[in-house]
Amino acid sequence: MARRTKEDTEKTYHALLDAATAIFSEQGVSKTTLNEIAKAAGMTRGAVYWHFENKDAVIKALWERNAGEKTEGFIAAISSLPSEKPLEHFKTQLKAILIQAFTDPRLIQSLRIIHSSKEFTEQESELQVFLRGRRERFYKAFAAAIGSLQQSNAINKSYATEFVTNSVWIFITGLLEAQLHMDKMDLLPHCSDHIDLLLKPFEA
Amino acid sequence: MARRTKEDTEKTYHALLDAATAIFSEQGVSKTTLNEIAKAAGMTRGAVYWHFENKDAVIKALWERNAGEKTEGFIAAISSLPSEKPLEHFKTQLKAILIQAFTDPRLIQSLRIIHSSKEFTEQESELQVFLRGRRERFYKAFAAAIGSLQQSNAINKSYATEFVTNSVWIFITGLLEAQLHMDKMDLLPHCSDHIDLLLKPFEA
DNA sequence: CCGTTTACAAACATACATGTATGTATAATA
DNA sequence: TATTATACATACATGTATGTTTGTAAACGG
Repeated sequence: MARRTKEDTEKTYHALLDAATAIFSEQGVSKTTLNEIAKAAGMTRGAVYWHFENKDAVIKALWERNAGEKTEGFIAAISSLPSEKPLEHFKTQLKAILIQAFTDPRLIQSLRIIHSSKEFTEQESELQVFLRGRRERFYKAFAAAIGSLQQSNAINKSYATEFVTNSVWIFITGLLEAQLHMDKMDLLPHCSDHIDLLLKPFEA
Repeated sequence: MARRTKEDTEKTYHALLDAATAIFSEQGVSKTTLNEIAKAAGMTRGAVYWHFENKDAVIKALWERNAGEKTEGFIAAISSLPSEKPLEHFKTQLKAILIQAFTDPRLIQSLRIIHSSKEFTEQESELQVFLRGRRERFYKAFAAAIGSLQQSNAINKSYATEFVTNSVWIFITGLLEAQLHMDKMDLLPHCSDHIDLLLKPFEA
């Protein structure tokens, strides 16, 4: 094929990421080849290797494109809680992003993909380092928010911050995991109730 | 090599499963080859293919050997709750198996392995069907136990059984997932506290 | 004691994904 | 307009996992 205009180039880039998002999430990462992705985007592997270094780079790129802003927005939102009704604000944000995670197809697919890329390996790949970094960013944001909520007496100080943070973390993790792997379980309708109940014991 | 006695055969079988357990859990399933497993057990791929049909069959076998009895025991234990203090019994069993899941190396490794084999694929493999079956067995056992606890008024009837079951399921799932993926997070010490807090809102 | 089956090892045949190198038409650009 | 860099396609070289087949020494059954 011939060289395309810059807009065409952008289009192929996104077409590749779209195809990767769809196929990775359907077939699993390790079982799909870069050729399948290229073909699904109407390209060849040449295009893939032009835009990305390898399969891991594709995953990293699609995560940032599909979920980057949303997760960063959430982190920002819980990083600066308002002084009036901070707990309500925290809950609202949490519910909002979970509902997104359960309804936005792109986000769902991306979660499946990074979940499927979490395989352990002695030599941690660059992708795994990246994903672990994201997890830690999330965890620290939660910890900071919980600490702030305790400072402002919105939640009980008698529990260690780490304990509360872990409680929340465990629940979020489990919620996503359950939703991804138990098809019959549609947690969206009662998602909000679960969050309320989760935080209730800690409220001041 | 030559033919061995029946005990030797059993030994190779277990040596293969031991090696598979160790290597799969360290390197991830998709990135380890049957040859690595065979070599680690002092054998060749011939031995692997003699004892197992393929990689999936190895995983299935190692799960049943490493975790089969334990999980079945747990399911049996929560399936018949005593009439006196059933909730205490349920909690005790739950804590016991979680502590096992956090301390027994074999169980930890096996959990990592099946977690790493959960990649989606349009055509569900036989292994995936098997694993899904196990999950559903677990879920149903939980649901039955929760229902029974509600019948005996040990936990509040005002919550739907499914809601409580999902709450527990989500928490267990999250607990295991968090423990497996966040090295820095050692949840064992406060595991019991988490369970207590999880069930507190539902107690009658 | 001998034939048969067992429990593997070794060799082979196949497939296939990856990475890389090369070719090339065209858009950008000077 | 001539040149260069771009955005791929194509071809190739390589590695490597898998499944299968064949060989074989010893254990087991008769």
